[in-house]
Amino acid sequence: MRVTRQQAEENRQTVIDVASRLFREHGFDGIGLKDLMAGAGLTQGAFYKQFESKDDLAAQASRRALESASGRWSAAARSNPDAPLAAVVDFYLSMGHCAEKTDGCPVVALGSDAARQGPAVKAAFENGIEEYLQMLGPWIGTADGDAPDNKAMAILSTMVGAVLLSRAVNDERMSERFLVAAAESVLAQSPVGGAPPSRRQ
Amino acid sequence: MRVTRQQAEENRQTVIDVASRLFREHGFDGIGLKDLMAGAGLTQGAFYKQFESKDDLAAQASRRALESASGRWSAAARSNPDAPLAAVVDFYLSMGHCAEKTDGCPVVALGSDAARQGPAVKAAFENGIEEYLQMLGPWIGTADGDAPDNKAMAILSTMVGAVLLSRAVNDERMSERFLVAAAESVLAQSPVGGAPPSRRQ
DNA sequence: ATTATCTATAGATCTATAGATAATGC
DNA sequence: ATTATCTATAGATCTATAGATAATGC
Repeated sequence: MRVTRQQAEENRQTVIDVASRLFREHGFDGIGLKDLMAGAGLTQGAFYKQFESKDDLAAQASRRALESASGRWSAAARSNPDAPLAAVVDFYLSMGHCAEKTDGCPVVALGSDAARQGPAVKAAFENGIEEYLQMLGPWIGTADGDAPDNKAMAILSTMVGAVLLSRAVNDERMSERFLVAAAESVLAQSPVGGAPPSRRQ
Repeated sequence: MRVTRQQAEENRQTVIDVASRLFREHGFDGIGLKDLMAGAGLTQGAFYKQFESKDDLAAQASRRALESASGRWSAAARSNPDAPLAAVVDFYLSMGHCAEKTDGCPVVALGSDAARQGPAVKAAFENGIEEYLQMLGPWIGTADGDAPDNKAMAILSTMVGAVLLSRAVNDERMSERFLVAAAESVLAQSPVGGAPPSRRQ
């Protein structure tokens, strides 16, 4: 029954990965330890040798989810170096992202839940949000004298809010209109979709 | 033990009111029927004579919460008829609103949860969101040729997203910066804070 | 000898139902 | 007679712990 240390560590990582997805899908209170462990091919009994509590896993899974989300942003940005903001907006404010709760942005999928959690979970969100902002900063024009931090925060708010709203309604056309309206607004607030300064019109 | 029909109806309304608050505070999955009924001074056994299921109550409580939220918006707007948008922004994007999860905007408090619920809950959110948009529309300038619907949707996204983000982090200064940045962005997108056309500069 | 995982279980809580009770409404 | 609420309970599920097991690691 005992496995190698390496295998045990791999199992731990798998549990965190699975949890980062299942928490996004069902909420922190919407899925139990049995199902979380089963998703990693383990039984519930193995849980407490690897994690202190469900809250502990929630914090680690939140960190993992936000790291994954940051990775998707930078991948999108790399895919279109001339207009990184436009590339991120294109995927973030898409019906595809709206539909994939499990792998999508954890701020949208778990933001309301995070507000009810303890400091460890909130720290994970705070760090992830800070990373979002640090990516947004350089993509945003500062020509109009507004502080870049403020602008990045407003743009992130618009993006997060639009996907949250688009997921809270039944009407698919309304969902899409939120995404389109937000994309339009975000891009209008930035010169040429986040092009680097040398190419700014 | 039996009470008058009127008293029974009042009890029903109290349960919905209490649920609209406790769901916002703890999430749909974070509070049980026993505590919801106790909040109305009743026991769990009385629940199923008044509601079909917990989901049924979730839908009715969502409707109630969103009606209450719309009421607060129109009250704020009435308090400053010359700049209704500014008045709404002033309370919505405040640290006070950020702190009062229980009575605050249900889209922020339950948006992530609503995405996991059935059509009845989502219908309640859709109607409430539609009301928000219909209030925002006339307060927003259309001088720059953008469709007013789009603009209202982008502004609502910014407001909802900012409060969601500000509640998901530990750092209070960061919370406040999200609110300030969003307020600045929203008001910059509208002439004189939502003044009626006759007074627009 | 240590330990990662397993089965089993404690004790609490959850949604929903059943039957008793006592007051209303006819 | 009807019924709104109560107490009690069924049956499932939840988090967390205990002890057994079998393989690792020294």
